[in-house]
Amino acid sequence: MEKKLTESIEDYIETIYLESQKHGKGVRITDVALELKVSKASANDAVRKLKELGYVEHERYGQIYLTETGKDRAVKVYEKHRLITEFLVKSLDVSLPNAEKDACGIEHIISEETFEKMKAYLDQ
Amino acid sequence: MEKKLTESIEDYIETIYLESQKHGKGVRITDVALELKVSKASANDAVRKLKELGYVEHERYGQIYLTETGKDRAVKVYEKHRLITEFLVKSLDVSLPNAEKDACGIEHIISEETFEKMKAYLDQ
DNA sequence: CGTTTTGGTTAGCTTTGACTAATTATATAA
DNA sequence: TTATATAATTAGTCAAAGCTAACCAAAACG
Repeated sequence: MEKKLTESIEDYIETIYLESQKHGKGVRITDVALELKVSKASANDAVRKLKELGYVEHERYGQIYLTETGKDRAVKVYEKHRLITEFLVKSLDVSLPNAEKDACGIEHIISEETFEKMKAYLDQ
Repeated sequence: MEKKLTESIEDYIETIYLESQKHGKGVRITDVALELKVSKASANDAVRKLKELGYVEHERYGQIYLTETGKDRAVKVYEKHRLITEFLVKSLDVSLPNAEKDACGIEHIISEETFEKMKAYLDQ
């Protein structure tokens, strides 16, 4: 069983993943800070934690890269996010911005069962 | 617009409401602590905060009573909880324990739009 | 090539929400 | 009515997650 991450750390890893996809390269502290609307100091703290957890590589003043484990982890978080958003839009006709916003919170707390059932609903 | 409460405070007010309904009388620090599985010290802190916010009445060593405002607030939180649980059960066939658990997290973060649409779904 | 701008880091502080341990009240029972 | 048990409070600690301000490194420009 995977170690549970805090919500905050899940957000950071997800953001690093999305930014690296977007630009096809390593990500900077500043990108993360801007994207999550936190100070660079906070982004820096989080990256240090992610490094300790073995999810990213990062050296002083350098770019941030996800490790294999980190990427696996990020993809899972992001897929959850995507799927919940889709569920809210398709099943309830929630507007995309609100669906995104809600998914962003729900992704961290939902049970495996509910998640699987949303998946099943969308697979029909 | 109502002042936003923290998730933790919403849980406390909801618990006080449910316990007072269950026994038809004032609630004790110990009841709250047991129900939420926190220490009595934590329950005590929370009750102090709720008192400062004007949501409960409580004097040293005494019972806790919701004020009118407190009760209104608690009912809203609880209704949200109930409705989300029902939505998960009826729309996705999630088991009651998981639906309860998920609702407990979702109730604090969901947008007004999504909530209204769940309500509409259940009203059909 | 030196200076300015941008980016990153560090130190130290704040808040929230929990905890334990020790203490003080109240209630119950011998 | 005194002793014991239960309940509540207080003081002090901790971790998470943010912040600002000050400082240091690297890059870009003139």
